[in-house]
Amino acid sequence: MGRGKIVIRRIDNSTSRQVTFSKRRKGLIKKAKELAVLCDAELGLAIFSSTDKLYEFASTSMKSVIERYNKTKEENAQVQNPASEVKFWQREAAILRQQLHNLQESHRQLMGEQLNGLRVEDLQGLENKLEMSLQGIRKKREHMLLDEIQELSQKVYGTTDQNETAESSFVLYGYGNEENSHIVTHLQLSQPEQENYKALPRTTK
Amino acid sequence: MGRGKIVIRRIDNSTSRQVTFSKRRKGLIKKAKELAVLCDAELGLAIFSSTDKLYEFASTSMKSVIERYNKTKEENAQVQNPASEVKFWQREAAILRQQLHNLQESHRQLMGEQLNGLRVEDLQGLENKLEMSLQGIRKKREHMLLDEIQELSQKVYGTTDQNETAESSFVLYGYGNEENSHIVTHLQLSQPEQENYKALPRTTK
DNA sequence: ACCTATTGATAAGA
DNA sequence: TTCTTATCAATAGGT
Repeated sequence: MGRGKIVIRRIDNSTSRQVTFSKRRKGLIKKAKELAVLCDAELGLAIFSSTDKLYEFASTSMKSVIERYNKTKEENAQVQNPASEVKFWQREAAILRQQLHNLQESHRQLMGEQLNGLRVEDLQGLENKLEMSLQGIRKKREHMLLDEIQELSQKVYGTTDQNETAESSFVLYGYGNEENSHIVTHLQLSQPEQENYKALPRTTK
Repeated sequence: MGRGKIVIRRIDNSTSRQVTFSKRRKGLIKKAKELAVLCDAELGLAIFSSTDKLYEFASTSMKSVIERYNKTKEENAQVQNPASEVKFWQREAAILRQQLHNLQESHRQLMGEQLNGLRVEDLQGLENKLEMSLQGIRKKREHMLLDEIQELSQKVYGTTDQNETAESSFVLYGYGNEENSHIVTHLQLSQPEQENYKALPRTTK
């Protein structure tokens, strides 16, 4: 993928090797990230340069990946020794993960994603839920607006004339405007989107 | 790099997701190998599919990479120390619980509950989200209905004349009518598969 | 699993 | 290290 084809073997020239390392490391981490996102996978990647610098990426956290890796490996090898407390917490985490997963699926469906498994009736049910919810939310918001109007009206006129103040309140809040998604926006809890591109000096020489 | 551009976000369709996972995993591991060879680097890569299967590559050995990683990170000895392992899982559980809690709160707000902490702008944002979601769901459902109509039409008339069959189907389904909620409305959003919403046994002595 | 039109990654050079 | 660009490689969508 460049001006010419290359053979995959150690690059002798140290400078070129360093340059290629930078470029390909970046590409590799990008692709690792994409794989994790696209395919909902958990992965960890650790790279040591020939000069002993560490570069890493993990979709969740490297610690979690290593733990999971070790755990997966242990299962094949042997039965764990009865460290029951550890087992308890592992089960606890597994249960919580399952719950999270279920909730995330529901959430995606509520947001109109991942609808392919559903039947027409299910979609109808979703629509009804959302519509009911919307109704409630609109009511609540209108109520809040009216309260605010009243409050302002009191301050300004010392009266409760609502017709007069309605307009100004609408302007004040940008009614009908849609740049207010901040609440629901940070629901991507499972993957904090951290990129650990730091380079750490190796401790042991 | 394909027939079309794609956005990097979780692939909805599970089959496509698996296919993409296979392809990209292979590509990622190939590139990891190349980087290790070309640049004389040591690296380890562990990937867990969404179905919990482990795929790994290490230029030397995973054990070596993890040890080197841990040493570099200068962190407390990975496992083996039961106390620290318990701590790790406790932290893990705490993090998951927090995520669950946040998601649950969002979920309730999406369902129009627990709105009291929100500002008018937040409510507006919620409304917008729900409206967009509804739009998508309606589109999807209509599409499914049209597909069904076409299928039925084929069976009945052995033809694909859509104008003819559309009318009868509208009657059949009461399309555009509001009184169809009785057909459906039993979608258990929150519990897709099994119910894991039970209280957890608070053990530990 | 295989096929290719396209997009994406990157080798070389500045 | 970063940018540019010509080329090669990976892969999305389809079979």
